[in-house]
Amino acid sequence: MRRLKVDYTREEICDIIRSDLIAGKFSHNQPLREITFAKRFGVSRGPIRDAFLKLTQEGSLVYETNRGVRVHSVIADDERRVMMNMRLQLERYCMNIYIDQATDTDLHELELLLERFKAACLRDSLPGVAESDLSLHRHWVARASKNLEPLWLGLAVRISMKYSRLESFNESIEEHENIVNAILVKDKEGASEALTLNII
Amino acid sequence: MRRLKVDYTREEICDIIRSDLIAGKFSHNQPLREITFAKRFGVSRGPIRDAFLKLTQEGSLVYETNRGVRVHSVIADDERRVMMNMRLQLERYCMNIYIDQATDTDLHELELLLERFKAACLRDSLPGVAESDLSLHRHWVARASKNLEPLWLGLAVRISMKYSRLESFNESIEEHENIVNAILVKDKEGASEALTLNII
DNA sequence: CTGCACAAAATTGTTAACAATTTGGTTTGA
DNA sequence: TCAAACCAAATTGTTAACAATTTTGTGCAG
Repeated sequence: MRRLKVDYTREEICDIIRSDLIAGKFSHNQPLREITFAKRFGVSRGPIRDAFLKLTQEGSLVYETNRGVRVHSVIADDERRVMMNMRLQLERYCMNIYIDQATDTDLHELELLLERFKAACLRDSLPGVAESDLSLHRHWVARASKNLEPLWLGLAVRISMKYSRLESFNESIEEHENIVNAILVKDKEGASEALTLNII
Repeated sequence: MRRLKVDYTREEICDIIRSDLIAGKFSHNQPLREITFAKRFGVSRGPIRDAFLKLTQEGSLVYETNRGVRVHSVIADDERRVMMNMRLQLERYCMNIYIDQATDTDLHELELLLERFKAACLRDSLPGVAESDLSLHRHWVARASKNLEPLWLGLAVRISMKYSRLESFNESIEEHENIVNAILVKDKEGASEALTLNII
């Protein structure tokens, strides 16, 4: 349990719990208690409720009245397929926008995010890989559309939660390098293809 | 401002505000104040915050730190197109499941919802049409998958918010009748086509 | 030993008070 | 006149206490 800062914002709390969920730190259907997280982050239950509610809406937690939240159960394969298609559709659209609009600063940040991802893969750190993978994809989505970002986030988190445990990191590095390289030379077609291979 | 019941659950509060949003009772970018809704529903600010947060995550409200929420601005046409495609993909999948699994009770409820929708159209009541349209579609989505329902809801609400003001109700009745009739005879292909015509 | 009733503990739901921040208007000084 | 500083009002953020609900454990009757 990390407790680095004194004050967390609601957004930060939400992001931290989310990456723990993606990294598989909790088991499916495990209930999460407000008081536990309140102590961990050194805040009262209010902000924790907010974060839980947000993650519930995103789809990674399940909420039941008077019974709190629990980690979502494993998603069925056919639903997962539908969500992957939706995510792909959404992310391809965002990537095209990103390629058109990205500034040099953006592209520099993109390269940094790729390096961070590769480092996590080489360290063989599952939490690190999960988190940096999400950050990398989130980068071009967020730049392309603040409107679509929350929608994408819900899909991406939900999809990641099952298979994150058994990926081969090496081919994952190559897949992401292909995406980023295509973006850098503004090859929309290539980026789209590389993305498809990565997600499906 | 309706205030019928004494105690509202968070879910109910959320649903009521959502239908107001779809019905266009608030203007774009209008800020919504916690205290206003707290008084309206006769509760404290806590549950209202919860509802606001949920609607923010769904995408109909926008939240800014220390500045509260405001109604989302109009969505751009190309983003709207992407969302409509995603919604269509999702809803078609759900409809196939629904056709396979629906019980007689379900189908009876379906017909009731259609009647309610038609009545609202004939009354020419925009809030009524918006609400019953959403309820009708939500019916088959919710029955098909509790997992996908929140995702669908966010898409549907967001999409409805722009054009709900200028629809022709008559052709809308026919479109929905076509969908429901196809469902009743378990014609997946036909239902899918009718749905496509309705959404796009 | 099992099932039921009932109390105790744990947990979530709600509220009101207070703290921190933003907003709007007024004064002040050049 | 204009702009900066400042104060007051409005609003959101956080907390702790209490209420309501669910869960857990215990004793008792059969």
